[in-house]
Amino acid sequence: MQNRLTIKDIARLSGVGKSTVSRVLNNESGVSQRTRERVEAVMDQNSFSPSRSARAMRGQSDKVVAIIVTRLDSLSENLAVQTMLPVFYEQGYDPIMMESKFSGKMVEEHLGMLQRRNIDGVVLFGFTGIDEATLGPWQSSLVLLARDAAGFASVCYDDEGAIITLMQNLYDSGHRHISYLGVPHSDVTTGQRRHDAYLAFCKQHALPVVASLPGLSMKQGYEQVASVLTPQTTALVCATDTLALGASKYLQEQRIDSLQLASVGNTPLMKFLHPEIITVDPGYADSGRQAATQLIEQINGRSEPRQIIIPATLS
Amino acid sequence: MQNRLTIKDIARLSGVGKSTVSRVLNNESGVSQRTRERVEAVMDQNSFSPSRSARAMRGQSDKVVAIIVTRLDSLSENLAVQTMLPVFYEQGYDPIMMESKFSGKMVEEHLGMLQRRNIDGVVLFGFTGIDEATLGPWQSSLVLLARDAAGFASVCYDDEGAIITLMQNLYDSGHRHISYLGVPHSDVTTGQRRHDAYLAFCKQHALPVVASLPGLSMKQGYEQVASVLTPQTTALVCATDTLALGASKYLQEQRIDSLQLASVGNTPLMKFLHPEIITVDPGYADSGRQAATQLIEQINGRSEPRQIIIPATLS
DNA sequence: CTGTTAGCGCGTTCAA
DNA sequence: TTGAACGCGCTAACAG
Repeated sequence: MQNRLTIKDIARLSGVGKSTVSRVLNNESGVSQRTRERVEAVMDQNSFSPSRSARAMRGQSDKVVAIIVTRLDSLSENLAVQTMLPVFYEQGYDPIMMESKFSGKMVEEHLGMLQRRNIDGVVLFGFTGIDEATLGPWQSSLVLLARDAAGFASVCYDDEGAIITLMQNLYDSGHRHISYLGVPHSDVTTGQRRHDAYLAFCKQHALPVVASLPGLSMKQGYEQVASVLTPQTTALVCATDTLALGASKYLQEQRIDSLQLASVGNTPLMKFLHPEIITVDPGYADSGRQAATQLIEQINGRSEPRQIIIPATLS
Repeated sequence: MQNRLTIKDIARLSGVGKSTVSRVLNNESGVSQRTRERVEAVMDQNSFSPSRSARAMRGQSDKVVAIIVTRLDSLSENLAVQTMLPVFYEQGYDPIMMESKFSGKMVEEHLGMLQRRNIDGVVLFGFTGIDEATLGPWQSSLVLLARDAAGFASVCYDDEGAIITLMQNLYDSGHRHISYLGVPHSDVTTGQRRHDAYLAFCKQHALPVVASLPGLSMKQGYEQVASVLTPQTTALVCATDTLALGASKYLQEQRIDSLQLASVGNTPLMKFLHPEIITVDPGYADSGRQAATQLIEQINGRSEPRQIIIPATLS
């Protein structure tokens, strides 16, 4: 790169001292209006921008954050990431991306890198198997997504509300035999909470319970859907849209089209392939925005870690 | 963060001068074996790692690269990104992600940010509408993916080879009426080159040409597939798996199952939903690895910009 | 082979 | 309200 100019140059060009330029740069008080304007003029006249590394070295922040997704090709996480990127850019933060692949060990490694790198903050997409102890040092500069943990900021989906919304909707349409395809309880949010909500609804309305919790892959939905179908079944609720995709494939192959499907998750792919499926949007887009905003506020010391719950909406 | 130690501390602790520590750090010659070992011992005894910002300021590189994808939720680009991340990590580079959304203007903005940020290099997923002029300053530190441009390093897919492979495969299975669903020529690679390959094959083997070039969305595949079906048609080649997904949905709805589908693209989603479709893998995974490797070599001055073509393989 | 010295671009005193 | 001087952690040029 060509030798860019420094605050020294700006100072010389506008006939002031370095520190005055520094003050203008950081919007500090104690500079006369006239001087400030003059310096600012020179600055954008030469489209000056201060060296990030130099500021970083002076203890200021580097303005870099990390986003650790479980998988780059997760449809839902993509939606969240898409909304947080603009927030970060706008505030001058560079987001670096990492993939955990649901491995606690990878998360540890990545966090290690980030710590050495002296990064400002992290958005971590949670999953079962994260050791909360390893997150310790990040308590004040980490936002957990889709999972919560004591003492950490988090943005969660309303698992219970999402399932209840679906169930109520089906119930109101006259369905009385609603099966459930979900995720094992080892996954607290997507697994246990959603399943519990299903069970609670069934109990409250005296509906028969027919459920299976195979996992969260399409393949598992495909293979296990048969096990929750009884002759009376008229509707099926899936804990995730991925499971629903797997289930539909099976139903399509078996030419079963009398079943009303419903699922949590509102990805474009799903909407296109199966518009007939009733879905609730857990608020992926919102969650990204909120997580980014919360993280920035924490970094700036304008907010304590807090837990945010995104409301689910029928879509 | 807590106050970490500096080379000065390491120097003191191991009883040498700062510059000796610096030399050891950078694997420079001119340090006796004994001294080197002693310093290294002290270093990892205190798990020392040098301040990146300080090195960056000293003209060294910051070790940050950017990956500009068209869309975060592109299935194919995801595959490529997944393989390049590990390469970057391994070499100590932090990859920051950006999304262009197929907008030349966004690319410009992003590159502007990156230039101010004094970044080391960029992997740019190409698309129609990128103004090559704006890429000028990056000539030596940019790798273009899925597109080529004179003077720039690029990693491209073998568009022609991919289509020919599919066509030949279908031809060998006895198909003589093969339709084509593709992308307009405004897109040079996915659009023109693949279509041209189809036309060439048809001409060479005296096959009838039935083609339409609606675009690259699923919806367009869904809506346009009917227009390329004749009573004689026994096979359909799609330029991308996204188009193929759209087409299959239509065919499924119409209960047409006598048609052999084939497409370029080998994403897991496709493999699961439609294993019956013949696909060629354009080498997404390879392309990511190669792009990352090439970029790093360029940054280190160990390679000139060069054009790499990834071979397509039947999968 | 090794230590000393001098900056890099910026923020932060401290006088003026 | 301003500027001069100093130091951050590191590399580079120069002595020894």
